[in-house]
Amino acid sequence: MGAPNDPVYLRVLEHLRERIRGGSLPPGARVPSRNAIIANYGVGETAAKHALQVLAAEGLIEARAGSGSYVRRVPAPSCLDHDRLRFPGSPFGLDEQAQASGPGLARPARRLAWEHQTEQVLPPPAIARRLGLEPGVDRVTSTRYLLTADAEPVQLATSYEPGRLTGGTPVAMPEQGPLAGRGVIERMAAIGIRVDEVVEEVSVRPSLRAEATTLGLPSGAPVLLVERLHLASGEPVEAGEIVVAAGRFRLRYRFGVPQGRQP
Amino acid sequence: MGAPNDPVYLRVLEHLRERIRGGSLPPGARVPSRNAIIANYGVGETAAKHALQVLAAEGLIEARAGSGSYVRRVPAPSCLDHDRLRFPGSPFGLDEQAQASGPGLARPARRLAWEHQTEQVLPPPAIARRLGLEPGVDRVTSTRYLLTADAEPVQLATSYEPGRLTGGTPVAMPEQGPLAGRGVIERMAAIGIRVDEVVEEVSVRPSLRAEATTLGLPSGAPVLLVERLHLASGEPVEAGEIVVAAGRFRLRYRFGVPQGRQP
DNA sequence: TCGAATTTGTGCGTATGTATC
DNA sequence: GGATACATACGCACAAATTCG
Repeated sequence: MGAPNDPVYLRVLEHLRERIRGGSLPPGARVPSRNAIIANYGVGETAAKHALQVLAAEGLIEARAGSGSYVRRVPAPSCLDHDRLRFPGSPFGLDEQAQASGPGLARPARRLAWEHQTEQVLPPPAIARRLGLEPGVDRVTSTRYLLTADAEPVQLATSYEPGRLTGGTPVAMPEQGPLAGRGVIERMAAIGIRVDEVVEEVSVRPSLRAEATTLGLPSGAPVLLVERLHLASGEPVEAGEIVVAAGRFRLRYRFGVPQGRQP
Repeated sequence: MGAPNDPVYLRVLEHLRERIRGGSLPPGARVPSRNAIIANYGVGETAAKHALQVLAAEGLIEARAGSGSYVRRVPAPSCLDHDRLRFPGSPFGLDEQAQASGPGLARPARRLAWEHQTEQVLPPPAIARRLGLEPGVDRVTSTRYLLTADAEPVQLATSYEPGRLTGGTPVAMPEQGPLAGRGVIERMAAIGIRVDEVVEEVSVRPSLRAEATTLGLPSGAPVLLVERLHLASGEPVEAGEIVVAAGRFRLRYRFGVPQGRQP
């Protein structure tokens, strides 16, 4: 490993990466400083700088000016749980699970809180297309949510429902009325719409400036994007976008297996 | 936007980002070169270099030495489809869907091929823990898969099954015998094990060197990692790891909603 | 076919500002 | 206040790949 022809900074980068993965540099540990790298590896300042920069961009270390660079604490002890077995109609199909998977790591449950804000708007073109609406004509009920755990921002979500479906009904405002906070499926059922299919697409992209600010991330850090669609008889009745910091969380999907299908 | 106190390179970076997002620099277009940026924005070489570097790290542009930097073509036209409605027992719960979502974009289906390789090994500690095995003692059947589409590497997967369960049975080798390629659930059913639950955890991390090489990615580019577990009556019977390039694919999950649960 | 110009990748040194300890 | 460390910034140099006359 480490061909002699490799760029100098790669030698440093990969050695540090291995030490982090292997545990020789445990989470929270201080990574060698720029000057230490220059001395220890016999490289120039540029190479040392570049190696640390890349590690930071990858989310493996966190640099604090004046102090040093530190190995990021475990990438994802937190799990956003999508459990269709237990919560077929949960608000966003994503619930935080406080328990850690490792033994003896059970942390106290965190205090969760939702902020939300609903308005009637013309949907962005991408949403209009997903909902099968005419762009620039049909209006939607848009609700923006911010989930915080212990006052720390965790999850950003936006839900869009065609005004044509819920307008004038008791469930027009997702977070008001008798079914506030009960989730799309229950609310739709209350007005006679049977949601029978949910599709979620998971992708990764660099965070937008606004998202990074709201979630307390460095601008451009990767986020997990879940684009969700609720369908009733093939007709889209709700579209949602969920954004979480990719480095801090993982998504857990859980399925039951229908029995009696294999002959 | 663009506070006068902002770092110089951020001005360049954000201007280019906006032009890319806004379409003024469409996919495939050439991004201004280092020298062009120096001239147009009146900044130094370092700032120009840094801005391009960050855009490349975010996956928005692709730099070709000697030629220039170009806006990356659409981030994720390809969809790895996990469709529990239609394929409850598909080999990896992930099937490629050739059709694009946009209208008129139906591309010809791609030729898919699996390579695989099975061996008996002591599992890595993380896998042993997930399977509830004693580390360093119990052996597993490990099968490595590489999925290619039109000879282009797409998906890397590793499956682990406790030797204790399948050893000596007709389905000990996943890709041999009567049920080759039929998936975990069917194969387990053949030896009397009823898989009744599947858990998948989705996370993002920088690619390891080996993965990057196999998948044809720049080292450290983000990958989507799916850690899967098949369970029978709460007992883990198979663990799998699936790795795909985060920038090139998205995962699609599809669920049916059980009816008659809302009173 | 060759060579010149361009562009990125990598590398060096140096300097200033600012946060932390 | 002083030492340390990172962030940003300038400039210069060379190698390798690409493009094009």
